[in-house]
Amino acid sequence: MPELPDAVVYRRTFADTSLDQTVAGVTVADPILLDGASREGLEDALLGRAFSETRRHGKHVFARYAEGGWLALHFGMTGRLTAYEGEDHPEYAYVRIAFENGRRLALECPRKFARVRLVDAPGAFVDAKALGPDARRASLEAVQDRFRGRRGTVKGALLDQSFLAGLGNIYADEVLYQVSRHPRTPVPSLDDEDVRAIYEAMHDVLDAAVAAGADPTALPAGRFMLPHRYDDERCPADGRPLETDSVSGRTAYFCPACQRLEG
DNA sequence: ACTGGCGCCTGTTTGC
DNA sequence: TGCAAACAGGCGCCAG
Repeated sequence: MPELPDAVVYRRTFADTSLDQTVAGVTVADPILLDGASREGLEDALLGRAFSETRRHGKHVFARYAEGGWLALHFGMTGRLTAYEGEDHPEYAYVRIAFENGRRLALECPRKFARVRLVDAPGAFVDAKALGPDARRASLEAVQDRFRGRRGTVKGALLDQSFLAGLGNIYADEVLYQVSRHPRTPVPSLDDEDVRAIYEAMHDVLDAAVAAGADPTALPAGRFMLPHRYDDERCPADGRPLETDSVSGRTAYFCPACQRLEG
């Protein structure tokens, strides 16, 4: 599930559960989720420490456990962070952290695409990964500037994490629905005012998604396309069937009548 | 610089 | 009903 709104929710879950609580146990049920760290390395870093601060950039969540030491979480396609108590952990909880107060955090990921890393600092990690500015925090001017130097399709741009960090397949589709633009719209055909509309729609969609608890089916169905993608597959504005097309390697949903390709 | 295809993984849905 | 294929809210790598 995990795009920017999910990462917002998971950062809150992490902070609400863990801050200032001593780590009493670290369990790695499948080390494939670890990138650049070992079971022992993760345990040695965290055991007896406490997280003091959390941050988010795009789809990544960070938690500081020491001076110059941060845990970095990425959720892949099926990852999620769950707080629980007791010995019974969720089924696909491949990485688990237990705290002295009995609270526990589980990184679940049935498809095992989530990744756990130890990094020096969030900013250094973002630079090393060449991530673009966070989609919710970038200024209008910065976004317009980036669009000016870009070719290809608008959906390809919105999905590119080095262009803007945070949007994934479904929220990119929703942003383009909100601005009545076909996902294959060439970026060079967009002017600064078009990009302003995209910028404002991006904030509108992301804010609404966060308010909906990062559940796309919980967005207001009268105004947003995503609830219909999982329901009647019809455009909420005109009732026409939504179409799909493969754009930048992902399935795009759009309304062929409302979303124009040119002009 | 950007696109398309593949692989990574596995659970769920779809189609014969 | 049974089984295989397709698909999936991501991303890194490759070739063109």
